[in-house]
Amino acid sequence: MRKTFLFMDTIINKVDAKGRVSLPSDYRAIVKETSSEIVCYRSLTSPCIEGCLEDLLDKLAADMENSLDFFSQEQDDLTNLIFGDAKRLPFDSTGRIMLSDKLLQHAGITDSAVFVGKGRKFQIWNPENWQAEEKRIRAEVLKKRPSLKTAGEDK
Amino acid sequence: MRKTFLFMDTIINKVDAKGRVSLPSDYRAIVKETSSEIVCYRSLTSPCIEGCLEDLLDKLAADMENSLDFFSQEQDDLTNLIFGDAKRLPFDSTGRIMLSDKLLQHAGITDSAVFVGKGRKFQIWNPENWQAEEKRIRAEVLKKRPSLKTAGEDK
DNA sequence: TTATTGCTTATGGTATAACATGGGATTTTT
DNA sequence: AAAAATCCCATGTTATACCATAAGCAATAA
Repeated sequence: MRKTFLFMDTIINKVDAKGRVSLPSDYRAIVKETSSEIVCYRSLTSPCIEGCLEDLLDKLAADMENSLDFFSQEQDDLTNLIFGDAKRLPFDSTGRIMLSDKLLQHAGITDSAVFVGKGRKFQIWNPENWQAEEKRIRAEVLKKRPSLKTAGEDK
Repeated sequence: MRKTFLFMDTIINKVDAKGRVSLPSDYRAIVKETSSEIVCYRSLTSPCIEGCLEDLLDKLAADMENSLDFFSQEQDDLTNLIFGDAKRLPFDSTGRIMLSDKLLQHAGITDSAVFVGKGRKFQIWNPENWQAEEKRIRAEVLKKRPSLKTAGEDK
């Protein structure tokens, strides 16, 4: 039995006319082993779909109950936004999930989708958009690399 | 058997002349699996109906017994209001609950209603009102994004 | 290396079950 | 008796389960 459950790698799969996509088999294995369920929602910051295990959202719900008081406005707003958008996406016997039009539109996905691992979470992108985004991120990281080095060297 | 029970997603359903609405099937599944019961009451802060499992109200009641200073007098009053207003709403064999005129009027609901997941709770809105509310929340939350990060949503 | 075999995964298509919803019948309340 | 709530049946729609084929991958044998 494995100790850690991380969404990794970048996998491109077809999306059929009904919005069905194969969840990458590695991802499915995680869902099975954790006895949890995939939950997806529109990213707040990027034109992509974001996904995670239901366990993670459950933890979030518990954290919010503890840190913010029961009737606070802030808690109200956050829970509406996050849970109002999220949806459990169980996969069928062949390993496919169904993406709603709302999700597909937000990410601009039509006939194929890219799964990008993010550790505890993952993202689903339109292939072209992801290509551009990856380029942007790589450039960003390269720019910062010197300072990263410096930070590590002078302790 | 599932580990987590979260009300999620945003579902719009028709309300017929008798005040009957289909409870979204995901919500019904939670009720069945927890052997609990849906409880609804008028939101104290918004023009909407709020609902949760009876279990949650029970936890609220227990918390109040156990901690003297956890809740202020004001919050104590609020819980009184909730318990005074709350009502169990069983659903029939086709999965519908009946919303009273009192609840419908408070939310301004006539012929259709939107269920909005909130994790441990959910809300029922008039569709137009919800659309406006969602817009408000998105703007609000994006302004406060740092605190969103703290809550664990964005790594 | 190349070919062969078998296994897992991806994908297309179809049948089936579940759901939302309208309408009516029966029961309970007042 | 009238009104309201509850139950039951019927239907169109949609999502889900299932089956079949195709495509990738790995291990093994030639």
